[in-house]
Amino acid sequence: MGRGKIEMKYIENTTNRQVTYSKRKKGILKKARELNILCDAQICLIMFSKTGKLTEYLSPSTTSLKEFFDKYQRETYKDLWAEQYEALQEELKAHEEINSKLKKEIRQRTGQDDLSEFSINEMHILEQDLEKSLAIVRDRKVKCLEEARKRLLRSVYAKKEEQEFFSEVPANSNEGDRQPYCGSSSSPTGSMSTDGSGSDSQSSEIKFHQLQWQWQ
Amino acid sequence: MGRGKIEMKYIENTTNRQVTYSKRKKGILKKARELNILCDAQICLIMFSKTGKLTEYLSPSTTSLKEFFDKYQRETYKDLWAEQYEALQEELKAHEEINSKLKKEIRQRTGQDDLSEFSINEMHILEQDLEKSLAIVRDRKVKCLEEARKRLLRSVYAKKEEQEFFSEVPANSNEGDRQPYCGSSSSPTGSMSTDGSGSDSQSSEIKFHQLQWQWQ
DNA sequence: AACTATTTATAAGA
DNA sequence: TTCTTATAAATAGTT
Repeated sequence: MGRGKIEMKYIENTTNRQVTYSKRKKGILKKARELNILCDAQICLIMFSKTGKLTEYLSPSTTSLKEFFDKYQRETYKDLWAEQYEALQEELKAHEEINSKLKKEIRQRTGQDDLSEFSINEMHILEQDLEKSLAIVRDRKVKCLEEARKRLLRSVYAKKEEQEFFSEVPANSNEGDRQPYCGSSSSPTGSMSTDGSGSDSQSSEIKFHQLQWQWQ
Repeated sequence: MGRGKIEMKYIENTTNRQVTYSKRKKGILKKARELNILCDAQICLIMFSKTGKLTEYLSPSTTSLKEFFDKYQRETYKDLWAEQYEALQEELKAHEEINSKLKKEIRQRTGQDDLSEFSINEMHILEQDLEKSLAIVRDRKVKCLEEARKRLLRSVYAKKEEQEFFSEVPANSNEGDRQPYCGSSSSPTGSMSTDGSGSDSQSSEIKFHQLQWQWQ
């Protein structure tokens, strides 16, 4: 549009280029304004001349640049976030599934769950598993008691030796066998309760309840 | 520019407005591209139609502006999404914790885990728990076997009655007691294996391994 | 910056 | 939506 058609390539002549930039910048700004008025479109137009001069247009309804950016962001980054979010949700779902399977497993092992969906064979196997577990625990308990006894004996001997020097500390000060731990590790973890109170069946009931809240 | 001059005001007619938006949008994009080529100007043009559809043009060399946008976006939207995201992550973490506790619980119950961190009292309680569970499973197994026997007897009687009419079907056609289910439900679910093969201790070992993959 | 011949954009119609 | 075309608008080159 002009006296002659121009080739669509960079204008080498500086003066010519600057004039063209000035004219066309004015033109595109007008176009932007018109598009906003005619169609109620929201427009953000930012231009930097080759020399770095900034010219911008923001459609009036676009209260602030921030608001405009927000809108832009929402459109562009929605998908990006949604993807991450969904991935996380799927992971969570998978965890929940494993969780419920584990809970069921425990319920079945502790006899809290209905076993009606088990075949006789499966029940037989479960019974054998429990027997095996029981044997392990019993064995371990016996060994633990023996160890505790040994430790107690060592302690008594040690006290006796001490008595030979100080004859003040009573020999049974470390008696009573209360809460002897079998290993060297710190405190019991896991869902097994840690209070270590009485060992009668009443206490066992309490343990059961303490365990239950965790998988309900 | 067109068949007639149009008044510079909002186009009420929707179709008309959409057509105009489409045409002028194309026009302004062309102008932006041309301005970039002719004068090496850096241009950012973002448009939202009235219906919210986004169209944008960023001149090729406009890397920094895009970076600016991206940075701005990240900053602004981080907060908005972070809340939801973090909540989800916490939930996930909680699940993972419960999960590992449950796994430990099962390992301890099945004797796979080291019990050295247990006190004698706690081992005693675990032993009692296991005894209790074993009693439940045994009781249930006995009941199940009885029921199966009853069903078998009923079946035999039914066959005998049939024989009186047809005397063809052998009375022991439903014998063998293979895989009788105790309840009316479909197939066993949960992590307990469902193949129901042999009930010797060898098979029990296989079950154990099948169970293990689930919590490792 | 103003002018103006031309090109370009586009409004209305098909 | 797209094409057509008459016409308005933009602008290249000139003054």
